[in-house]
Amino acid sequence: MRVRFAPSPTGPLHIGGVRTALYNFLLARQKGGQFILRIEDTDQSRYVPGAEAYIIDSLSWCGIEFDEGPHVGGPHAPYRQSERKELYADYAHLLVERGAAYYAFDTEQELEEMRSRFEAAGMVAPQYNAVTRSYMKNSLTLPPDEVRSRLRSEPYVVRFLMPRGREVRFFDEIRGWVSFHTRELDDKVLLKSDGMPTYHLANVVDDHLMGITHVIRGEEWLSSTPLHVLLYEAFGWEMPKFAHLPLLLRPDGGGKLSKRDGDRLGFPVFPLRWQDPHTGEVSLGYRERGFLPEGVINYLALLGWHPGGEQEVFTLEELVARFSLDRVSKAGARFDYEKARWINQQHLRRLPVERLLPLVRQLWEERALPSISDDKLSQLIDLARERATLLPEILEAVRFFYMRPSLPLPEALEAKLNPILIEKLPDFLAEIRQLSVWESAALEGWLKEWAKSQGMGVGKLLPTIRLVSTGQEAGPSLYAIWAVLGKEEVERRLEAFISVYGVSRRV
RNA sequence: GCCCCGUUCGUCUAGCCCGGUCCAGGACACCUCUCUUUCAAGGAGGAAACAGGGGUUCGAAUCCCCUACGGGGUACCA
Repeated sequence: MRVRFAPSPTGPLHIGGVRTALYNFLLARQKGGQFILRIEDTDQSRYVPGAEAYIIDSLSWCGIEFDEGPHVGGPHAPYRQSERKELYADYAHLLVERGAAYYAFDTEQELEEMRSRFEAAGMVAPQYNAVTRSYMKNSLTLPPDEVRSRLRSEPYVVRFLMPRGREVRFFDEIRGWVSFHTRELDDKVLLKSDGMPTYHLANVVDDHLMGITHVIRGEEWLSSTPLHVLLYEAFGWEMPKFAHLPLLLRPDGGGKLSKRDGDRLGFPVFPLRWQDPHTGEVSLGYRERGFLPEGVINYLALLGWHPGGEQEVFTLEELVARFSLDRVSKAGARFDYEKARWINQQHLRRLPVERLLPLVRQLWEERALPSISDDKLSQLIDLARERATLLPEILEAVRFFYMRPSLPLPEALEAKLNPILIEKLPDFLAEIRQLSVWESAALEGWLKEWAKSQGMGVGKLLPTIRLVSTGQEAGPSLYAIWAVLGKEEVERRLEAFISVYGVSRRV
């Protein structure tokens, strides 16, 4: 099996593209086949610098790597269509020789005129086809001499000669048999006047030359598949299998998700940060939001595909093992950001701390927080991950560690202090100084004992001690917090608190 | 407009191919309760859907037809 992902570098890759790449990748890995990246940059006017690197980087972040491509090479190089330009012209001329295509010399104005003329005559959407081509300037209507001289002196395109009265049927791996009648199809341009091929020609030629066995792409290509089928036929080449994936729909109104949706939707549509080279506009990606690649991939896999069982959290390896085209759904899927977050949370909780450590450390350093050992940071991650959905929330949850409570406390929090306990704080501190074991479970035991000795339930004093120790009213287990803070720091915070609230500020 | 594809809880979906086991299952989100020092997480429960209409059949979410709606395509863009 050989599959490919063939984006055009017209901007950042959005999550729909990532999903298409993912499905291809999953299948290739599962079947031990190859996964190829081909850059379809045949429209020089839409070329965006940096887009190709962005596509590779984004997929690589997701754990999706290619076996062949412009960045890694391969037996079918080059993998950029702009670098294969001459090739397509040869194949286009071959089709003309075989009578499956023809040359056309119409200018843009002439095409427009034709369309408005036929529209005025009552045709709804005039196409360059069996009926209209006889009115146009092409090698079918012009005398051979004129064609030859125009070919030498004028720009021209090569158009596919759409056969009349044929039913084109093909099998789609997801949808089953699909059929079109050639009467609905037009004479598509195969080779543009600048010598570049259109998608249709380049795609078919390259898929054949590169030995692609399965074409897995978005549903927006379903309508042009009959053309592709006819092209394979005209070349006399064996056709790959086709699978058209349901589209990712916008969560709000209608239409498919597009690059322009940016972060206007309230959630990222790009995997990585992207800065538009023309406008300078910056869009943040899933990575910057604090998603794990594991989470993004998992959610995307489930958008339009269902494994059958009840399991929803999968690693890449599990996805590779279980993915199959026949469990891909036919209807478009709306992106659900909340569910994406939930899936990410599940991964955040399951991944080994070592995997999270470098990611959190990077955030830690970006915020210029005080230096910390791997061991300490791992402890903090363990404390915080259970209450985080996105990576940066881990930092928020352990704020107590790098920020001492600011005293006096805000009034709203002061109101929650237990006045009886405040008075006993000096005694409490004195007892703590006597402690020799400083470890979560032991602290819990000791604290409960102490509460009992004071004739209080531990529930009566814990909220206050939490406030004293962290300045916050919610967070991880207080015993665990004490354990990571260390005895000295806890004593220090108690001292600070007592000095502010000890005598003068009765609450 | 025309062509193609689609349509199960708000969302992602199971079930559909091979009619009965489906007064339709799971998950996210929502609500209630529970656990708990707190916030989460966890546990228990709740509300929530077969687009509509015709057929076929003893019986249809499942098969057929029509309609409606949604999406895609209709470029010298991919």
